[in-house]
Amino acid sequence: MNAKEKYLGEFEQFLLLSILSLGEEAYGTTIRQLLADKIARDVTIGALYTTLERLEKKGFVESKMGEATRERGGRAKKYFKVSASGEQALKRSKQALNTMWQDVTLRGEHCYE
Amino acid sequence: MNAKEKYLGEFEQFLLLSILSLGEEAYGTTIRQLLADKIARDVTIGALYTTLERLEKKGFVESKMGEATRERGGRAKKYFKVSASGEQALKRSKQALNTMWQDVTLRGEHCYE
DNA sequence: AGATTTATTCTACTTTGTAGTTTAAATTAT
DNA sequence: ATAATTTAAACTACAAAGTAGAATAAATCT
Repeated sequence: MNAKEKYLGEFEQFLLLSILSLGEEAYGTTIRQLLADKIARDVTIGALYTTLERLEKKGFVESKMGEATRERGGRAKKYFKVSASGEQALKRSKQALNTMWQDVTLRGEHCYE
Repeated sequence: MNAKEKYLGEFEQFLLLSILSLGEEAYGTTIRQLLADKIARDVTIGALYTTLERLEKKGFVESKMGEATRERGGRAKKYFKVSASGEQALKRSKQALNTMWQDVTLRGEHCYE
């Protein structure tokens, strides 16, 4: 089976969405921060990079090292962006989940009709 | 960390949704069939039961053996249903994903405004 | 040069996802 | 009554994804 046809894990989805959300400012620290802010998910930085690397190996994200900026200390940032096939994979995962939710209503939830 | 506070894997979500969707008729074979029909995901029966068992251990589903029916051969069915905490976990996962999608628009997709 | 800051890489382990084979319990045909 | 058939679950083993924590690197500042 082609890698492109596999589903993404949930954490992988979160990372892809974070990167898309952050645009030009997507790198380790900001991604981690966004996850903490938006969905209260605190992952260690190690967990993050491991998954990012796997996503890159599968071709779902691309990365490039940033220039050393003159305004601050610290190592260069590694910027990430979602590839076209990453977006496709994301879309597939979303659709599958939507389809599954379609005829399910949880107790205490409202029906949409 | 409490088990109830952890996120579900994506396949776990699919199983919970299948069970909810099937209502009184949720057991191994029908769940497998539903996954194949709805989202073209073909899992082996072994994969299915393994995950079902783990979900049960975590308290997200409950099971009971069905009566032997007089109308057909074959072993008794094991019926599954989603527990209250299973529903909660599902709701949390859905919300997290919704939040993450909120300010993301994929190429070629429509904005909702 | 040494301290500080910012950020990535490495290593190891746990949990989830997945397949394939085996076993079990019922009915049906001989 | 027993062997064949049907339906379905249990078991075993491995691959992939999720997670943590320490180590390392590359800048700037004093």
